[in-house]
Formats: sequence, structure tokens, C-alpha cells
Amino acid sequence: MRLSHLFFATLRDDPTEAEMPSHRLLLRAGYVRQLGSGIYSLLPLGKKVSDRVEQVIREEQDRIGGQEMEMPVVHPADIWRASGRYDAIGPELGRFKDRNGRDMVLAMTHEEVVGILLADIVKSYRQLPMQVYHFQTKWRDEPRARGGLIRVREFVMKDAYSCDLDQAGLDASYDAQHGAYVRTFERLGLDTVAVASDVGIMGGSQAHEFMFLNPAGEDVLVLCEACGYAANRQVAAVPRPDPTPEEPLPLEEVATPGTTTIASLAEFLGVGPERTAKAAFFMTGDARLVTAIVRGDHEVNETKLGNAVKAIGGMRPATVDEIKAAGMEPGYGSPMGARDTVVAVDDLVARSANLVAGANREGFHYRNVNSGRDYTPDVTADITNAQEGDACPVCGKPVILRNGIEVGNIFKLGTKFTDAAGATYLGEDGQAHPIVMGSYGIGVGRNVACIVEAHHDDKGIVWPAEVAPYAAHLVSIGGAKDPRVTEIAERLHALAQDAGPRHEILWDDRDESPGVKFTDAELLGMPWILTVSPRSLAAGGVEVTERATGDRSTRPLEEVEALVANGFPTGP
RNA sequence: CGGGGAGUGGCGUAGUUGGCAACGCACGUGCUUUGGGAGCACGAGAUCGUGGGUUCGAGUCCCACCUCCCCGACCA
Repeated sequence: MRLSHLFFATLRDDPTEAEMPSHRLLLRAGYVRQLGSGIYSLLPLGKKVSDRVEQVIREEQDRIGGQEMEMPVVHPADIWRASGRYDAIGPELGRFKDRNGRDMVLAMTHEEVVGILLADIVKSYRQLPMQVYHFQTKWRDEPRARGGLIRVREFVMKDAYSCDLDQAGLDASYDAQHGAYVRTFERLGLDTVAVASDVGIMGGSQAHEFMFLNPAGEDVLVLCEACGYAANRQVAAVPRPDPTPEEPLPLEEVATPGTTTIASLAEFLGVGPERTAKAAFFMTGDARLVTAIVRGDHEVNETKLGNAVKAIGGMRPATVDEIKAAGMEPGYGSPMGARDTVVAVDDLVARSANLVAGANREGFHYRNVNSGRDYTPDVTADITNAQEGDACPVCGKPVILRNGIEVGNIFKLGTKFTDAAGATYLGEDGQAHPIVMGSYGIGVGRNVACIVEAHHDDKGIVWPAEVAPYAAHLVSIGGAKDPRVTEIAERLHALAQDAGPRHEILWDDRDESPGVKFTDAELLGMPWILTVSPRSLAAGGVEVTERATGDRSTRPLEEVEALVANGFPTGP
């Protein structure tokens, strides 16, 4: 490809809206352009990288027997009603009417369609197990897009669906996908860790997220370096030892003016935060006020809390008015004397005696509050976040906390969607059985962004060879002075073209100064930079520079021709 | 949706007490230049996010709205 004809433009200045390196570099180097919040065009370079990433995913899916297909972006709303998700999912599901006034949906995932296809096509146990996948555009009207390609509203996802006879079959498919994901991310140059995760809107019994460790990650991971335990903090259950036992003491009201935070309360009373209980208030999607009680030295984990109280339609922080309507005082709140609220108590609080808790009266707290005696929990469960240094639930060593970006996930779905679609098979026993499904997603664009996060330096992108849009970047200098330069560049360019798509190189044939060309070559990030100039010819050939290391050497023309035709060495 | 910030040629910005919209880069033409973001000359390009209002006069002041970014509640 000749750079003079490439539909792209590099930017000298950083766009102000781009904060993450991947966002900044993909914009500056001309891989993507933004159309709206969370909506991006892939320019030719970006499309090439995306295709290369897809190809890696495709090869690993095919390796475990996945069959590529393609399902529609637009679905009749009825199939989402049948699965219950039309109502269960909020505004992130895109909805519209067609010209006949029928409700339609922009797909955010494809379990419903797979279920319907299974009901149509699979009749016998002989047709299973089976896996299908596709690369398809998803629309998810996220509350907030961020980080360029990291979190967008429209994106291409590889979603795969395993279809098995029974739970044991699902377990095997799940393990196969797990292995495929490990190989996929390794080939993409992404260090990932698979963490146990919440099942969320998918339902089902087990799920893992593949996390790329990055400080800008939106998820917090609980990791044990000693034994390899890894879980999303949303679900990480770390054991908390029993507090020292004490006899319950009589309740005692104390004036604590101006102590609306645990820090100020603990300081005022001269006790540690672990001697206090704090209340947090949430309103569920099904309009229940939840009062969550955790110890002052912990924080509420909304995922655990939502699961514990079986919140339908999610949860949001409650408003001051909602809290007061239940008879509680924000800042001095506790379940004592409260009405019309679901009281969820952390099991550590339930085991801790004589805590300080709010008196539901401004400026007052109670000492010696005991769960069960002074108020009655509706639910007692682990509803707090794991913290750095907590004991690993497997080996007991201290855990560490890290941020991660979810680059893929795997879910054991079960029969939720096949039940909704009536997808059954006739078993050897002559009876109808529901098909057991799993679902497996990888966001292509997010992976592109994460690869840049992992592979860049202060000059630009450094693509791993596996996903680079071109095998090499050819810089020709001084063609006007020495006709051999253009001649050789033409020859290398043609040679690469004939060698096939994976060997294609990008030739900067523009009439630009050497500085501009070198700078752009480093910004664009092809793994190899070839320089042909009167100087390189005088030195005996073509200069070959490895982008990642900066190692450069001048090689005889024949040697460079062989590299271009047969492939460059892959990294160390 | 809550909090914070920003909208001025393609990109990055300046714009004073309200008084001719400016600068760098990029872009076009010509000449020079060619191993690390070249030089000179000429040139094109903006209804200053939108709609109201105040005023002789609004990029600037007031009101409303829209969009985008960042931090929180959701997910690949």
C-alpha cells in the first residue's frame, strides 16, 4: 500500500478528548475517528488491525470446532419478550418500531436467536454437541462511553454459543472455550488473567472474565499471587475472622454532633472504624428500599448486595427523601426504628458485638448496637468488598487488588434461552430434553485498544506482528536525488504485494521530509521499518529497523527482498 | 442520572472594560530544500455548538437547550 493513497491522516497534536494512550495513539496515527459518544469509524488502518484480531479469534474458535455463521443485528422484540429480557434490561437495549409499528430491538447479544435456531434445526441428540459463533455489531446504549475504543456503544463482538446435551457437556465446552481464550489472548499479545465473575443479566451458573491488567481498568480484581486465586471484586468472597467475643452491653445513646462520616465519628468517639456500623441505602429496580449495614472499615459491594436481596432491575443509591420516608436519618442512619425497608446485614457485622450505629436522629448515635437484638436483619450475607491484604479464600495468604479491563468472558448459561425458545432434542431414551447452552464473548475493538495499551512507547504504537496492519513500513528518502531509491522501493513494494496479504507492506512514497516520514513510521507502529536512501545504498543496501527495540542494521538488498517475500523474524 | 470540565477554520489554542475574529500546525500554488516533524512568498478555509434575550454593537453579558470529555452507578 502506498501511503500517498491511504485514507488517513496523522495528527501532530494530541486531541484534547483523548486521555488513555490507546485512544490518543489510535486517533493520532489515523486508525479511527469518532462520530459520536461511543461511536467510531475504523479507517483503513484500523479496519486492517481489527481484521487481524478477528482472524486470530476465528482460528482459535475454529480449532475447538466452532462454526462461523452470521445472525442479524435487528431482532423482532417478541423474541426478547419470550426470554424475559425485553423488560428485564433497561435503556441500554436499543428499541424502535418498524414501518408497521412492530417493536424491534437492536441486538446487544444473540442468545435468543441461537435458541430459536436450535429449536428449528436440532431434533436429535446425534446433532449435539455443537458450537457456533459470529462477528457481529452490537448496540448497547451504555450510560457512559469512555476511553476511546475501550468502552463504546456500538462495537463488533465475537459471540460464540455452545450447545450441549447436558451439564457435563457444557462443562467440557466451557473448558474448551477457556483454552481457546488463553491461546487467543496470548497470540494477541495481551497478558490476561481469568477471574471468576458475576453472571449478571445472562443468568446461569458460572462465569469467568478474561481481564487485561491495566491501571485504567474499570474492574477491580482480587488476586492471590501465592496460589493463583483470581476473582472479580464483585464476587470475591474473602473470609473474615471472627471478632473477639464480648458480652452484649446495654444500648446507650450518645451525642455525636457533625459526625456524618465514619472517619469523623470514629475520631469523635475515639474508637476504631471497625467498632462502628455504617448504613448505605439503595432503591431496587422493583422499588424496594434496601438498608445495607456493613462495618465502618468496609465498603458495600453492590453486586453482592443486589444478589443477596434478589434485586430485580438493578439498584441505585436511594435519595434523601426515600431514606427519610422509611424513618431513617441520612448520616445518622441505622435500621433501628426503620420501617418499609429490606435490612441486609453483612455477616461480619452480625458477628461483631457492641458497635456504634446511627440513632436516626441528627447528631446522635447509639453505642453497643447488636444485630438481632436491636434490629432484625431480613438478609445476612457477605455484602462487602474484599480489601487489599484480606486472606485468600483458598490458601489464606494476603490477596492483592488490581485493575483490569474485561477483554472476554465465558458464561455457563444453562437452559434459560433454550427453554424460552422451546429448543429440545430427543435423547437416546426417546424423551425430549432441553439443550444446554454456554455463551462466550470477545469485544474486537476493545482488544485492539488493549493491544495498544500493552504495546506502545512515547513515539507511538508498536504492533505485535500477529496483528500489525502491514508487515513492514518502507521509508524511501532522496528518490529525487538517486533514481535507484525509487526503483528499489517499487521493487520491494511489488514483491510484498505478490507474496500475499500477510506480507503486504506500507510504502511511504510521499514527498515529505525524512523527519516526517520517520516520525509517522514510528507513530503508525509496524513491527519493521525499512529505509532505502542514497545513504543506505552507499552503506550496502537497505536499513532494517525493529520498531520494538530500535535495533537497526543495513542489510544487502537480496536479504531484504527475502524478508519481504518470506516474512520477517517474529519477536523474541 | 449525580458531580466536574469544555465547545472559536481539519488539529491545538488566543481572544483584554462588549468595538474589524487572531496565532501555530495542517491544507493549495510557486521556488528552494531532502537521514529526524524544512525555508521563503502568495493563497484558500469560521454564519465563534444551537435558539432566544440585553445592547448602537455580543466570541465576550443573561436564559434555555444540544453535544463532547472526565469521575461515579453498568458491561465485551
